[in-house]
Amino acid sequence: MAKKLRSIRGIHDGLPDQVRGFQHIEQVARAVFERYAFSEVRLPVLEPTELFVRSIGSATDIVSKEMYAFVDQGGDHICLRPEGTAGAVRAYLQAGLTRSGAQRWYYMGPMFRRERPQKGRLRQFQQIGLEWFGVAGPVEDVELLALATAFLKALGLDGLRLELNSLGCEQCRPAYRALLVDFLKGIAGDLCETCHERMDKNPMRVLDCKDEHCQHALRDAPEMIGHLCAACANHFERLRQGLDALGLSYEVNPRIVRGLDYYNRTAFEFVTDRLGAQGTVLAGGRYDGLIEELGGPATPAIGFAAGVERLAMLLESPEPRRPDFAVVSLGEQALVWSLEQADWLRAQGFVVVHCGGGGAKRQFKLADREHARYTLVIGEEEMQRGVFTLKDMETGEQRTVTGQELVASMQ
RNA sequence: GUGGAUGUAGCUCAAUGGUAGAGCCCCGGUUUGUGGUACCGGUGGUUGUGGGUUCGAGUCCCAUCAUCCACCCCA
Repeated sequence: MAKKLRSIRGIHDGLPDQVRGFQHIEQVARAVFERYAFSEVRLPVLEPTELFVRSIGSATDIVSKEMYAFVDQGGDHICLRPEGTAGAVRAYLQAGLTRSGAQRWYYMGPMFRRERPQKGRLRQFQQIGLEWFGVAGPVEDVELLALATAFLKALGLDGLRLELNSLGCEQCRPAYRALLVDFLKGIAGDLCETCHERMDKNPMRVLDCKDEHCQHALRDAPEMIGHLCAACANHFERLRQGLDALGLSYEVNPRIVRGLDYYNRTAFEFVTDRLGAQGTVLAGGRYDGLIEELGGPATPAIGFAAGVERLAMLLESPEPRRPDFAVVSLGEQALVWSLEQADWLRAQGFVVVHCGGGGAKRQFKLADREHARYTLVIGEEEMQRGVFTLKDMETGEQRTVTGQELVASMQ
């Protein structure tokens, strides 16, 4: 390369070793989600900018400074999606499904946020998301958490902590918020600079501050949990009963706050302490107001998103599949026939690499490097007799076989 | 957006301000029908980039870009 061409900052290439891990996660997700009768949807990566302004909230960091938004050649304001829920709701409304009963959707694909990269945080990252439209819970909340748990368990992830909270609703949150702001004003002198900013933008975030002084000052802060309206309190209580009944362990964390404006009531995070500062691996909650907010009828809904790269960091990437056979072709005369034999074996379902002809030593080296289980030597002698020389690469044993014998012995 | 650490061969890393090196990998040979071991040889670098200081800069200074980590925020 004359000049260094690099991918954009925070946007990484998925190379084979890593992608095998992604594929495994996706495969497990599909299997588990389908068992709960969810269906995959494929949604646009490009959406109108306004969609996110109206759903996530214009004051959030995501919308105010992290979106890849631009005006296209036709003058339209479009952006790369920073998350999946808003687009899913848009699609649900656009397809006219509001009177078709509950919809169970999942999707996987890239999201884009222009943040400063760090461990577990990229500018283009992949999410596996799931949305359940038209269900008010709390039964469905329980089922969704059971599904999420089943997914993570199927991946072999243990040691994840489920943290649960209720964010209240339109009825009870405003009063609580006012109460909290009053409290915060009283202790403002003890709060850090960023907390002062949070007091205006999103006061509930103050509760989540990592600063020790702030946490000390906040020890008597009012919590949403203690100020839920009767309906929200009942919802939360029945959710907890359901989780207990299914034996799903969790801890109530009154400080977890979902970052996006549209969440209400149930909020949850599956977190690990193995990923540094970005320990949230799967998170979501209820967003009963969003569909109406985007122009549809009042429709309750709940969903979550999981970070694929974060999950992958917690798992071993699977080993590549070893070729069953490496074909070593000796002599110009046998080359074409050896290629035909390689294809014939592939048609039988075997993984076959052809070593390209040329020197025997070179080809055996390739076969070794590919970690092929067997090498098939195909030279002029074999071609005339219609057989292969089969070499076991571990024992070094060699014998002559016909194609039929070979296929039979591999069953 | 803020702060810290780090940028030398494809990879992992050396080089008191004085000729840019090693190991691994890759290619070839010792063996023109036999790999993993061994030996021999070879390819490969404007030291991230651009300035500055100096007789002389991989080394010191400034800027910039990128990576990593943390803040912020979030999956």
